[in-house]
Amino acid sequence: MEQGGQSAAAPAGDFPPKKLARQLDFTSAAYSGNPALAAAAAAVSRALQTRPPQIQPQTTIHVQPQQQPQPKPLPQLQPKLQPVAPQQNHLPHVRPPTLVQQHLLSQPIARPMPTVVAMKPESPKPRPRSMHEMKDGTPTKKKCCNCRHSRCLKLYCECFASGVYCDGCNCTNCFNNVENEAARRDAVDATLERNPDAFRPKIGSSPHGTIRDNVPEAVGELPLVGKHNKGCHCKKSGCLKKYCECFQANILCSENCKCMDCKNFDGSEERRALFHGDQRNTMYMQQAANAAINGAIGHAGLMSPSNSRKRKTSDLALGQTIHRMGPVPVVNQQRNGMPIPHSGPLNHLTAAAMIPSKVTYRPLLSDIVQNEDVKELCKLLVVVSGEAAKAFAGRKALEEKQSEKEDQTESSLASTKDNKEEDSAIQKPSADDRSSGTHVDEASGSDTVDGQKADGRPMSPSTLALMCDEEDAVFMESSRGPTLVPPHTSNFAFVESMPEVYAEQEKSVLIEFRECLRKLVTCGRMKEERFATSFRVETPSQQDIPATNGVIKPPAIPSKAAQVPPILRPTPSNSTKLPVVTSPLPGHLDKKTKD
DNA sequence: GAGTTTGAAACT
DNA sequence: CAGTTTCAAACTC
Ligand SMILES: [Zn+2]
Ligand SMILES: [Zn+2]
Ligand SMILES: [Zn+2]
Ligand SMILES: [Zn+2]
Ligand SMILES: [Zn+2]
Ligand SMILES: [Zn+2]
Repeated sequence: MEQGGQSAAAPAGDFPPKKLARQLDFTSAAYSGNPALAAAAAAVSRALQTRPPQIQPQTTIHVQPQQQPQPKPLPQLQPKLQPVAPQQNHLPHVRPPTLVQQHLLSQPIARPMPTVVAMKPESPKPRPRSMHEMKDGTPTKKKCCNCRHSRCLKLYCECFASGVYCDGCNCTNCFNNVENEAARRDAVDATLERNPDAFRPKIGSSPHGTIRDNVPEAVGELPLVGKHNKGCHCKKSGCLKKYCECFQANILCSENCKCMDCKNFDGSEERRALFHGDQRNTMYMQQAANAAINGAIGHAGLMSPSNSRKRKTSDLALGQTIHRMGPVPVVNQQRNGMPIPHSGPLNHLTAAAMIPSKVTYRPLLSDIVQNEDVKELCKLLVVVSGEAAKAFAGRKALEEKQSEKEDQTESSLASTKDNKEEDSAIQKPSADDRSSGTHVDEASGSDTVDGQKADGRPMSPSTLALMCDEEDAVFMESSRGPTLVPPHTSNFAFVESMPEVYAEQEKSVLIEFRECLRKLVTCGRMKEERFATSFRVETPSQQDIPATNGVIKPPAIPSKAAQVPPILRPTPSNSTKLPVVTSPLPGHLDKKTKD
């Protein structure tokens, strides 16, 4: 939420790097006696909970005004209702209502807490003095609109559009206030006349709609749900900037959009690149966006960034490009033309989280799993895999120490090497980004066709699968030619003669992964729970611990939770968020994984 | 902070 | 409805 952060000029992505709160321990029994495992597990554990309990979107998402055949609420129908003076939010709450529906248009609602409206519409609250500066230094910029020529009586004005009075805005000649209620009302009427839906939310609920079953896939679902009712009409932003309403709302462009050269669709590499920037580095992301927009990534990068700007003119001159209209869903495929085996759900989990736009809709777990976490997870799994191999080798050695020699030597050798590598990988997180990526690259790309790494390290199919995603992450690996060996080939050969070791490894990896998923689910549940409870428990004194970087953070209820308007409260039908709670993994896993 | 770019909203 | 203008935010420098 800080995101909404009216924070002044901060361009996208000001994320107070809050440190997490509670820890899910991955360090359970399993790792006892194994430092490597424990370490990796800890890392993952840490990573998984790094995300602050951000509240927000879920709350708003359940609103689906237009879906309902409900008669449109004529604002003027309730003459008695008085507008509530907008109050300043203490917290950098998301720009509340912009895209959120408001049933009571005619009366602006209090900015932060439409709550009041919901409860006592007739009594305009004088708006409790709420904000000054947050003690934690957050200036809480009271920045709202800066209108100058619209008198804040047109939809140009965000305040007006949101159905709130201006308060603390920088607008000039503002009529969007109690004093000018009459004028404001007229304006509302006029606006409605122009467009009856003017004050209704622009973002409809997910097209995917009913998420009934515990379909595992549902979890990782598209990062973004909902769609813009009218769609955007972007021409030059590639829908990857906040100029685009879709992007701003953190949703994908839909068939409603009439944008040109849209890059805001699922599977868009440009978009993915953007997200891979990993919120910590704003610059990076912006660059990614720019690059994406001018085709540096998507195409051959023919155009240098410097060109992009002057393009305006030249574009007309030689811009014979046939612009695609609307989002073009692209078949998943790698640069080298190989179909991505499966872009795991984990990848998607991370995507929705970044945009600090005014109103965002994101799934419960969106803040929990991040790119880093995925990497950590991969590391962990690799370690687990190695461990399994080692164990297997050891066991086998014991069983038949005298008979075989070739097999034994091979596997043991492999395992040792494996281990060594894992360790170093874990201890060198700094370079992990690239190193792991390149590693993988080598592994699958160079001269290895059988899943055997150049240096002799064997990779199980599961590992390969896992690594595939990571490889994908290293999008800048441009230099690498199309020489990559199609994975299926190697995988296939693999399966054919897959030694028992691999089975063992796979088993371990899957088990571990399942564990992680469970933790994740638990995490989500807790978050959800906190959510629900936080509405009952009013925490008057919100002490925002800046959370330097330590793991301070008691299980306390996030102060912000209290701010979420009841009407937006997450519906009890919470279950939709985590469909898979009960059976995180498909049964086939269980077939052998018992011990 | 000033200046530019952008696409929705308003207008014709 | 399409084309143009107006507007304030997003973005850049
Ligand atoms: Zn305004
Ligand atoms: Zn305002
Ligand atoms: Zn105003
Ligand atoms: Zn767009
Ligand atoms: Zn769009
Ligand atoms: Zn688009």
